[in-house]
Amino acid sequence: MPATPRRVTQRDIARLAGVSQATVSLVLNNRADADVRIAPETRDRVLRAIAETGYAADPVARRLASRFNRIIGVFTYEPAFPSGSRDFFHPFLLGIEDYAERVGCDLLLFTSAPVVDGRRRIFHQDNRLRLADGCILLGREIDGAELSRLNRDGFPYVAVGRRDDAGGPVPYVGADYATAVGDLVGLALARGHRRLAYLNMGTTAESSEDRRRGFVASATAADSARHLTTAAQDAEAILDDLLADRTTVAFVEDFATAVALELATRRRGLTVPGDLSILTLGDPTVPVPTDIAFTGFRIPREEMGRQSVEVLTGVIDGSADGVQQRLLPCELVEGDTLGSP
Amino acid sequence: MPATPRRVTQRDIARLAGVSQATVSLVLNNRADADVRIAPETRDRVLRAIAETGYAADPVARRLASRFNRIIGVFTYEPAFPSGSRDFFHPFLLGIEDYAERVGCDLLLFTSAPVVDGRRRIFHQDNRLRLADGCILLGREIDGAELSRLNRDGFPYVAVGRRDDAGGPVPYVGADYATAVGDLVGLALARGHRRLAYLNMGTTAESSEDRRRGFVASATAADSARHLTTAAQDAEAILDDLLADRTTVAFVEDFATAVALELATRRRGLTVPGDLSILTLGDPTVPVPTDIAFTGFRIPREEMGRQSVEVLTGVIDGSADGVQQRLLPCELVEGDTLGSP
DNA sequence: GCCGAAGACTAATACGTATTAGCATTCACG
DNA sequence: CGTGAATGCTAATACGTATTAGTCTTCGGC
Repeated sequence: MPATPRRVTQRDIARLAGVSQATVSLVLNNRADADVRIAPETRDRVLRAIAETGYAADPVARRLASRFNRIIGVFTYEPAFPSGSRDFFHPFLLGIEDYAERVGCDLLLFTSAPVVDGRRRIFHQDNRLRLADGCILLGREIDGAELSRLNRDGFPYVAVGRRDDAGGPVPYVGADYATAVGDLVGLALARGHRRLAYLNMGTTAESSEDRRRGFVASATAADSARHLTTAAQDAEAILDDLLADRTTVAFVEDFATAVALELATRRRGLTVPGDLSILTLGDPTVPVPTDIAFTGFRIPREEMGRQSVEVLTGVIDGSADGVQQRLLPCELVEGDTLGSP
Repeated sequence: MPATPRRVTQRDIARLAGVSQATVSLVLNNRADADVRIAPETRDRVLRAIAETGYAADPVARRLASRFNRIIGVFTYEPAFPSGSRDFFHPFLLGIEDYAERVGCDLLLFTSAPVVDGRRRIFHQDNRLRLADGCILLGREIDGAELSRLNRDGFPYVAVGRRDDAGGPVPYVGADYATAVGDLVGLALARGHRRLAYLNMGTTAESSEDRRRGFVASATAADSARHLTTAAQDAEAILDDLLADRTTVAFVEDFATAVALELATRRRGLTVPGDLSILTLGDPTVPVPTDIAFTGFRIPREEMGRQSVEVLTGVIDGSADGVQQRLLPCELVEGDTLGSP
């Protein structure tokens, strides 16, 4: 058995059909410009030879010669198929795959990117980004320096989730957290709540920032709108604090914290939303077992995935004009955890 | 702003360092063979130029020139991130990603493959398989004709799950269903069961075949070992049949059927495993809500994914000798659904 | 019968890298 | 000081495709 039977090339087809390699290429690409014509019988001969041999163009050579690959890179700062946050990331990938399939692109997962300091790096020794025509960045926190580098290099990319400027505006498809949180605040005010508390996770990611901004912008009307940082605090302590301040509704950034808080409230013989309303600000990022139907909103993750591919293809083929930044609306979810004070 | 600032190439580096393009390539590849030497100072000059410009080799050109890409293709007959069977496929992908990362390979998902007759096709118009060095095939049913074609083309591939020959032996990493089912039969016999029934789904996939084979091989000792095809039958009818035959233990191929059967049994006022033992033969392929801890076995999916990459890389670089076929043992799960008759 | 214009192709080259044969130059040694 | 070997590098070419400039036929029209 020969090690590698050498693949069929255009040259082989050309020889079989008695034409030049260039002709084969022209036939394959269906070129019919004014200055390029192929006689129907010649075309047929070539096509027949192709069918006989089962020839398939080498996508690599094609990419080198022309400009594009029809490969979309997907860079995930965490593993793409994580066990922990898989339920959170999954919808993005689903949307990405869906749209990629629709536009006939393959997806390249940069699993080769090495992990340094607990995080994958886009740029490293043997950078392979250019294998793809462009790249989708997926991840809770994205390194600003790497974004800058992408901008400088002029490499087409799109971030999933809003990002601050990094050596220039960053193309993104994000969720409009500010508006969503603002709407929730409006809802709470309409129900008569006046003492609101915002429980943040203490991270500086843009997604957190946007939520906080939305809260602040809409909550100024309330008698009391407070910020608490909950990271590393236990639910009991948080609850004490809320009750002491006569808070009637808590906006909880971290889903797991919301679950813990609800549990703590019940354990103390109080009810949700009777004694305290609890609102969540997006889907859980790590699996948290709960039967509670929280009032809050849903991040349009699948649609974000889809549109990120759409935006990226636009950037790649240059059909997109200007900086591409989209914020998609979140869907409000009426659960059982918002009552009246 | 220039549309595309033209990427930095080895030629640019060469000019900067005052050497030839070939030298740059040699430095980059750290070549230090007997007949290739670069003076340390030259090497330094080149490396400095590379650092200055932020040069990164174009993987496409590299692939064209040399042999390999460090790209592993993943062909899923269903969408890679399915909503329905995601929980079933996920572990395979997890293992694949894990091992790919370890060996520094990227993963290419062939989302561009068009769906014909409700199933994706590997071979089609604009075949892009060759972008990858080799390919992992994932899917419940894989088209034999396409496997034959892969064999004929000599394209490196591995199937996840055992496959019958297709124009030659098929490299695979599968689960040893026959042994696992055989062990379950042994367990049932040891507990005193003598009237066993095997409920199959009516599919012809190899994975189903193997399970049946395992049952038949080990169940011949029993007084009564029957086969029933359950596809399109409701659980009530199946239960009637089992009870009429005084069956004491049912081996159920399809997880959902097992759940339905258990429910039907309880509804009739009988108990599992008191009146009927129910054994499952692998993890659910579609999400089925149930709290029952079935006795059965677990498919080593993550490990199958990992080893499929391992096998594939061996096939690609030629270090694997002979046909690569592996069957991994399944882990028996002692649940609550096997009793004594 | 000559000219211009289609028409149907091919030769040549580019894409960016890897590899190999081979060319200078220096060096060791008898 | 002449010879062979070692050293350090470059020229040339291959990889398979896409594109463009250009060549060689026809053929219509006058």
